Amino acid sequence: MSAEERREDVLRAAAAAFADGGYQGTTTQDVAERAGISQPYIFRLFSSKKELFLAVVEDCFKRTERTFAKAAEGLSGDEALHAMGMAYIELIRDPVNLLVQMHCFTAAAGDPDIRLVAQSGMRKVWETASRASGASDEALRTWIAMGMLCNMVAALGIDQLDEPWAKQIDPSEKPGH
Amino acid sequence: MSAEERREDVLRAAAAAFADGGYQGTTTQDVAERAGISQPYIFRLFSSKKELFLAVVEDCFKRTERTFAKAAEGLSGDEALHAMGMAYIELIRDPVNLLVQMHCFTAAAGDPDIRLVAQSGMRKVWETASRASGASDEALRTWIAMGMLCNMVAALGIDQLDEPWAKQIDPSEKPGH
DNA sequence: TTGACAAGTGATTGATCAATTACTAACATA
DNA sequence: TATGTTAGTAATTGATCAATCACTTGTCAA
Repeated sequence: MSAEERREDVLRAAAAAFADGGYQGTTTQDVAERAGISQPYIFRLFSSKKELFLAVVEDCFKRTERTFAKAAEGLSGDEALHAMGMAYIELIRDPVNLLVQMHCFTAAAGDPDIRLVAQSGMRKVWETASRASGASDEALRTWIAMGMLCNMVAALGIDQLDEPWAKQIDPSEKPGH
Repeated sequence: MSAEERREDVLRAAAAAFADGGYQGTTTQDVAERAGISQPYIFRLFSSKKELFLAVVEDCFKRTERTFAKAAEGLSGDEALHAMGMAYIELIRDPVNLLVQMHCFTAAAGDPDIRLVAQSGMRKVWETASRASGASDEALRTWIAMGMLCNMVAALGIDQLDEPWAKQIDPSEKPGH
């Protein structure tokens, strides 16, 4: 297998691993096993564990950007915002997308390198959504806030609780925003 | 020093340590040094690292609850919601409160024990805010979503960027919600 | 056929970690 | 003064981790 193909395999395996364990809680051994290669070979493809994590994070932000751009195609204003919202709910139904993003947020607080990548990723996502929808800052802010609430609800499994407060807090229960 | 006093010291030290490193990224040695005691003595006061973390998380949720209840005293409806919002922005200006909560969210995704404590904490916070404000589910949902957005913005240091998009996304820039 | 390069692994290293054990010192009470 | 209790530590343990190094195998061109 070519190094380039193998790199993408490792990237996928690492995304799943980091989603489960976070940056600190994931071992390069775990990534290697998921990718079906030896642990030292990770370091031929990525110079360090952190660089691997950053590559996973960048990939995740790019996927989010693409998802938004595609969902808003041909739409504008509230319609575009709503379409992107539904696309986001669908996107984070894959725990990998959800958890890589959330682990990125918390890891960013304690690591300047990760923080820079996270800031840049969020800026691009914001600008993509802003350009695609043309919505006001306030509407955009509320919309992205709903996304952050969806993250928390999904991470805590609140969306799988059969309790009144859980239905009330979960934005994806009433997808009309 | 009595064991009870020492326990509270360790709890404070652990909150600061876990805020910096997260659950996996914090060592009991680090907590011990911050508390000024030996590492084994941690395990006299808490039966395991996880139980220490859970105690820190519960403490953090209780502080949030108290903050909301106090801020909404004598108010109701939108006024109560607004007062609690301002109190929350003030609360998470202390990185410990912000980051313990966020690390709790991500750790909850990968650990059932932490998830239970996090769910219970969020439920109590939701019910406190609901009871204090009497606001509609939708208003409450938007309000708590803004809180989650504040978390992300603060964790990534976006509130300290001097860029247009940063001012636009940050809810604490326009605290009127 | 040889030689060079790319893909990939086994073995190891030095550091670090949560948790246990066995111990000491101070203080109280009878 | 003897005895029990509480606060606290030094030393250690077995496991684990990121990263390095030395090595092997396969492939393709000259």
